[in-house]
Order: sequence, then structure tokens, then C-alpha cells
Amino acid sequence: MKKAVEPSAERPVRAADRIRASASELFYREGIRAVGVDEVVERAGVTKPSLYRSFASKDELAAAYMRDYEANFWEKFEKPGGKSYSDAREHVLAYIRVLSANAVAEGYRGCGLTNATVEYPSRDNPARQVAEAHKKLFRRRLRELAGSMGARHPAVLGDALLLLIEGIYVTGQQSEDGPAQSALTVAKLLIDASVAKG
Amino acid sequence: MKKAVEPSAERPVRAADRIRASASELFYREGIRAVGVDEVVERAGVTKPSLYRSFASKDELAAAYMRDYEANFWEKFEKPGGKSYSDAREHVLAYIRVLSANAVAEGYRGCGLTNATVEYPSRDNPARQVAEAHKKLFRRRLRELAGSMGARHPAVLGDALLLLIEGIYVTGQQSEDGPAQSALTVAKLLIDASVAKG
DNA sequence: GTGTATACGTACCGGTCAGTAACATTGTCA
DNA sequence: TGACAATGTTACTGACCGGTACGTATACAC
Repeated sequence: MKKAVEPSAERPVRAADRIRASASELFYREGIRAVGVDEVVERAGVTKPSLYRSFASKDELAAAYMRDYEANFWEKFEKPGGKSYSDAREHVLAYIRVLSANAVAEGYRGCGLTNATVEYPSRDNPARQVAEAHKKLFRRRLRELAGSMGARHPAVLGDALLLLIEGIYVTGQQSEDGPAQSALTVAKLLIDASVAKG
Repeated sequence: MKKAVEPSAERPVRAADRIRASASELFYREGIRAVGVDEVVERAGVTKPSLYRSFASKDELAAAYMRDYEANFWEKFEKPGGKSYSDAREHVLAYIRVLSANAVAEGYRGCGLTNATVEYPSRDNPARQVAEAHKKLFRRRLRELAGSMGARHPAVLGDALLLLIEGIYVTGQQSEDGPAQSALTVAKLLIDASVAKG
């Protein structure tokens, strides 16, 4: 008589996964430097050696957090509000609409990848490297979308949108009543002024 | 026979001042959390008790750094490139011109006040409080300038400029080859599209 | 049953952190 | 000379940090 039912319906849930989840939550909310590995494992309900079996160091755990964050970011960016968009302008505006709504909520903490580059000025930090690579990709994607909108200078409009979005990320953490409120209007202004009319 | 010449040309330089200077440099370059008080006093050429005679805690030292940074900021903002401007549009564009030039330099670290709010999510941190108060003032000042430019909606243009500027601060630390390059063009676009023409 | 591999916990390490106590030294002014 | 204020010197604390040596429980193979 073996296990009867449920081969593994109750999930054991690997320690490494619990740690990733715990780290993601804590690192995002409080910052990477502010959170010790003890706090991470305690919240995960595991012990420290389990962490170091799956991750070489706290820095590498932070890098894993960055990769998880990035995957999640792309999902939210490519389907803002869970919806797909064929029109580039509507796509970007939808993302900014959702983003700026979140950014005026209490406790908003901006973009985890951006925050990590602020926390780690040194270029050889593993977490920072993931973040930097992501921001390059994001910039390219925004230029692409700007091109699809028919911008006269897609590079400029793409950069404009990136600057605007990063501005939302960071000002959103400064106060609940910040300039992110105006972001959607600004985005429209920017796009319309950049797209050839006649 | 007293001191002959130079009442104090060779400056004794108060320990507190040396500490402020040392802290400002280190906190800005490496981040506040990343720098220990030992490093601050060592660079200042003083000892730890001297620090704690002038500052109640590291947090309070960080708050002092914020205040110093802010004073310096206003100087640079109100006279970009050392020059005064009577025209609001030229004033803002001059600031953004200088800023974006700095932002593409290697080792650029953005705005110390912005960075501090990223490092300290908790609202009761003394340094963060200084930074938050400053950002409120800055927002008001930009709206004021937007009004002087004759914007149809000064609040929107002011916010647009703030989002843009914060975007420059933060993307400037992500890479030397970032969107800050386009910032001046974007600023002109934004202003021209916001100012009533006919 | 007895290997053997995997997954995990207990207990600990040395270092660094912010902060302090007690005392010695200096320079200034009167 | 004497008093005061500012600083340096030395040594220390307790908490926390990232990281690890080592023992333990379970499961599957033969």
C-alpha cells in the first residue's frame, strides 16, 4: 500500500521557490540592502543553508529577484490590464494608464529594476547587471513602438516615453499626490506632437 | 603681538564641517546605506565621537546631507551654468541642457534627494522627509515656471517637466548612452506643444 | 535491510554595524 | 594662569550581517 491518492496535489513547494517568492516581496517593498538574508528565510519558512544551496550569495539571490521581476514586467507591459493591443499608441497609453493609476496609490515602490540600479551604483553587481540589460531592451522596445506609431523621430519619441515612464516610477514613491497624475495627458501630448499629421 | 596676518586664512575647519563634506561625497557616490560611519569619519580625518557630538545619529547625518544637497540644488537650478534667466522657457531649457549633459557622463549618480527616497521607503526616515519636502517645492516651482511660459495648463506642463527631469536623473545612472541624450529635444517639444500659439 | 542521493535543519563563525564611555590634549580668550 | 570649548584617543558594547560546518530525515535502488 503506497501513497493512495494525490501524487503531489498538496505541493511540497521547493525551498528555493519559497525563498524566491519571499525575497521578491521583501526586496521590492523595503529595498535589497535593507533586507537581511535572515529575514528572507524566516518569511519563507525555511533556513539559511537552504538559501545558500540554491543561491551562491545574497547578491545572486538579488539577481534572481531581478530576473523574476523582469519576466513579470514584460507580462504586464505587453498586456496592460490583461489585454493585448494591436495599435502601438493604444498599447503604450494603456500601460501608462495602468501604471500611473498604481503610482498614486499609497506604498507604491516604483520599478524594482530601477530601484536596484539606484541601490547598487557599482557596475559589477549581479543584480544591477540584470537591471541594466533590461533597461536596454525596454528602450529598444519603446523605440519600436514609437516607430509603429508613425513618429517622425522614433528614437526621440521612444526616449521621451522612457523618460516619462521612469519619471512615473520614481515620483510615484515620493508622494501619493505626485505628477504621475498628469502622466497620461503628457503621454498623449508627447505622442501627438511627435507623429506626423498631414 | 597677535596673529599678524590672515585672521584664519589657514582654516582650522570645524570637525562637523569636515564630516558634512565627507558624508555628502560618500553618500552621494555610493548611497547612504552603503556607507558606514567609520568610512565617513576616516575620510573626514576625524574620529567617531566627533561625529556623534554634532549629529544625533547616522540618520540625522543623512538628513543634514539632504539639506546641504538641497541648498546646492537650488543654486544650480536657479542659475543653470552660472547664469540667470528672465525667460522661463530659456531658464528651464538651460537647466535641462546642463543636466542632460552631466547625465550622460560616466559615474553619474542622479539626484541625491531622489536616490534617498528610493533607499528609504519608510516615511519616517529623517533624510526621506527632507527629500519629500524638497520635491514638493520643486514641483511647485516648475508649475510656476510653466505658468510664466504661458502654458495652457501650467500644472500639466509643470508635471511633465518634473517627470522628464526625474527621468533624466534616474536613467542617467543606468547607462552613459541613455535616453537623457534626447531630453532637451523632448523638453522643447513638450513646452511648445503646451504653450498657446495663436 | 543497507547504500546512496536529495533536501533540510541546528548551531555556529568572524566581521561589521551604529553608537558610547572615559579620559587626554589642544587652542582661545580673559 | 586659569577656565572653557572643541577635538582626539582608546576601547568597548550589543546587535546584526553574510556565510558555513556538520548532523539529520526521507525516499528510492538494489
